[in-house]
Amino acid sequence: MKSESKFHKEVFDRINPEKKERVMMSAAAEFADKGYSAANINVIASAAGISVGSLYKYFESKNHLYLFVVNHGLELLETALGPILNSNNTLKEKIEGIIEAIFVGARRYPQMNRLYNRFTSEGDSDLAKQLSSRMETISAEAYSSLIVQARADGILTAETDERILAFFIDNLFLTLQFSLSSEYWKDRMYIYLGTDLIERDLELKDSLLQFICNGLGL
Amino acid sequence: MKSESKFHKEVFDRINPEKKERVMMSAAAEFADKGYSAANINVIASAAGISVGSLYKYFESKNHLYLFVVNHGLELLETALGPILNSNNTLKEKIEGIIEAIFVGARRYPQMNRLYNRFTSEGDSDLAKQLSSRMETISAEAYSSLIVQARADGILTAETDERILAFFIDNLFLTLQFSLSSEYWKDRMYIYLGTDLIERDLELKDSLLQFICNGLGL
Amino acid sequence: MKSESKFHKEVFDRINPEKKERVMMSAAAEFADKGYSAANINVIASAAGISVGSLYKYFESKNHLYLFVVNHGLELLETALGPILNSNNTLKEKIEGIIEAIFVGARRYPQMNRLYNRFTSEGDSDLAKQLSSRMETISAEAYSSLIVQARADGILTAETDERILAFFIDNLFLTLQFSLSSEYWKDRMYIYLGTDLIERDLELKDSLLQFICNGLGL
Amino acid sequence: MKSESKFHKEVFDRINPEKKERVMMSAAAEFADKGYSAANINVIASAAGISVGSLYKYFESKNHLYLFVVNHGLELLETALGPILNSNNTLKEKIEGIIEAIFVGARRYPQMNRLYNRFTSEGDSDLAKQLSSRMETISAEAYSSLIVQARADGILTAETDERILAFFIDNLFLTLQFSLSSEYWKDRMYIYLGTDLIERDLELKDSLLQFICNGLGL
DNA sequence: TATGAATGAGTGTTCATTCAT
DNA sequence: GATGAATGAACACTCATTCAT
Repeated sequence: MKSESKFHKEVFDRINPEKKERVMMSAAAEFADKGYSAANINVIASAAGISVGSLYKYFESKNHLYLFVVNHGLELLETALGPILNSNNTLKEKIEGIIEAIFVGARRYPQMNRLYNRFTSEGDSDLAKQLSSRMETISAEAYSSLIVQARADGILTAETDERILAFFIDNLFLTLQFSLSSEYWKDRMYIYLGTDLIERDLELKDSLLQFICNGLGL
Repeated sequence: MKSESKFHKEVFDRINPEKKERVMMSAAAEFADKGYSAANINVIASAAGISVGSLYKYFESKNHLYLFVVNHGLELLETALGPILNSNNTLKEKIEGIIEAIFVGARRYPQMNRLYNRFTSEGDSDLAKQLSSRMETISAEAYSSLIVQARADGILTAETDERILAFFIDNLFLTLQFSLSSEYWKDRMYIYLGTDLIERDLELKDSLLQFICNGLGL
Repeated sequence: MKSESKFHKEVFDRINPEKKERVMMSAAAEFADKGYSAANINVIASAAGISVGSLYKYFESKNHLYLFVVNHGLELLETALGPILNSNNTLKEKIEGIIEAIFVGARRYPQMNRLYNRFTSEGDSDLAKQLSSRMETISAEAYSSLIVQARADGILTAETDERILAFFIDNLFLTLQFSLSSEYWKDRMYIYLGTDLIERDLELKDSLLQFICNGLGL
Repeated sequence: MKSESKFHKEVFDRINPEKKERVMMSAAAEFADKGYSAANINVIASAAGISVGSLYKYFESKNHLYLFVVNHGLELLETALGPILNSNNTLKEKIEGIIEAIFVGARRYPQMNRLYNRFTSEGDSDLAKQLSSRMETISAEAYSSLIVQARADGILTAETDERILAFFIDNLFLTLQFSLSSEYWKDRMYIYLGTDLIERDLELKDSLLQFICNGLGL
């Protein structure tokens, strides 16, 4: 049930895939670095090695380009999450898998993560709303149903509403994701964990897994 | 250990306190609504009922004004947290108190919260770094020492590093804070909790307290 | 003494006549609607169902296309006028015929009329001058000679220079033409005549004929 | 019953009158020369010796500036016409006065006349409609009432509806006005009258007066 | 011949900052 | 101290024109 959202013009689908990639990367980098307002369309174009004119042949406006890139980032996320959630693993294994995926994603697509972070704090623009309304639905439902299943299987004792639990867990995931990629969040993590801890990924992963399992009464 | 940061000029301390308040509120509202780049200095001035010229008598630049307001917001936060952390209550009561304070703060200073949210995703500007470096220190240490103390008292069994635990807990606090005040986070919470749940503050508070206590093995 | 002006390239004469027509109509419509500067070549091409590339194979530039279309419109006008002026009718009948032709033309080629109107107020562009210099010559001479003839026949008493009279008469014709097709002129006519009068073509025609004949002392 | 239209911002009324004049003249010249679309705001500003920023402090947009200037031109026209129409002169004398005023106006405000000419052929823009709806009302009514009065006084025998007659007369006035100021119309007049005639203002004025009087059966 | 993607100079408009009053 | 008019660099977006296929 992939999203049908189309933030780009037809032409963009027909161009050289390598160029397409360059455009997306340049745009993601610029928006992630400067935020929506401060991002410069001309910078994006020249970083992608194309003309502004072309950019506007591909996207109707700065806004559309922005939404396209954010949307693309979200799709990457969903793609990474899908297999984990749909596997036959236990709840604990799934949570472990997600944590692992967050670490991998943070290294693989650092600017997509930063971009996503910025997006969450830019609540304006009507078009942005279109995105946000469909955005978390997938993980929200996925997490919730994981918990429902676990309860049914008798492995989960917490009486709390499963949607609330899913909410807390995703909060922990999201903050981890941001902490691994965004400037401020990274600094903040350093303050908490100290510079020595930051390298010890393993301890952080285990601790989070443990914390969540405890939280769920698992 | 109050911050010595001075983001404003001397004059600003000498003007009519009521006007001072108006300037801060206007600035906070504008920055919270539009983000740093899109915020308009002239709008802030006229909303505060003063001239741009005056604003530049009080602050060196847009950047300084921004940092001043963010800093002020952070001080409000710290002020609210202090008494709770320094009380004689048990760890659980303190956590409960903080959750309560987040709810109260979200209602009392909605735009300060939104402003803080925006700030966390705007990693540019050298000056901004000055702020962030001292920002979380207080709560980081406070939370950590809470846990150290609890462990010493034998009420806390989790073996995890206390700084990691403090980090997770603050992550939950921060996401709660944003979820109660910022556009995107609010929408996201609706998706998780459903519109019916959102009104039931009590259940949310209790659940979070329970979740954290479980996480700590309390 | 047909004009030798060639505003198009050779190729344009060799293409499918139907396509040719489409190009001219699209161009006329766009130029009439938006005026020269605001008209969009790409819009014209796609409205005509051809590529921009082709359009530039047919015409050297936007300017040439514009002049071509205006020129074409003028030729249509001349074509309509010719038979009337060269008939054996009396002066009064000829004037009546022209008025009638203006009404017919306004309905048949509304955008050509609007285009002509726009052209009369766009005095820039060197190329445009080429057109205007030959433009009115035909009707100017035709009208003048009509009057000379009438005077010779003793039916016209006005002593005024025939070229001046021809000028006044054409002024009345031109304003009628514009009033029947162009936005502003139409509105203006409504203001003068009221909405009730506008439908009574007959009265307007008769009145104009009468007014001109009186003016000529006919 | 002066128009209340406000196409400029308050500030524009408070600035140095000499600067105000410069702005209006520059804008009128640019719009008259190039038409609305091709006119360049930056050119207007620098011709007026001010910054673009200032121009936008005085007017909301290019459109508003345009309408302001056109409106101003119309007011000049009305101002010139008023005394003539309200005098105690005979109908013939009034017509003579108007013709004279057109000649004077064409010399005094050539670009206002060209601007007005352009405006009549630019029927787009919603804002433009606001203007046109009130535009001709004054002269329309003034001319009509002149004729009604003349008929009442028994000096006018034509049976035609007075509004139609007023319409024809204004058509002759308008074409004269344009012919004395606008590129194309001027060229066209040369074609009709020859270069020798153009200097003989007197003959042209007398002829027009005569032609109109004849048309009215005066 | 036909196409339509690519170009990039050009334009309307905004806004942080300055400074004369 | 306070004002708010003035500045002009910067930026989103357009469109006539070219040219590789």
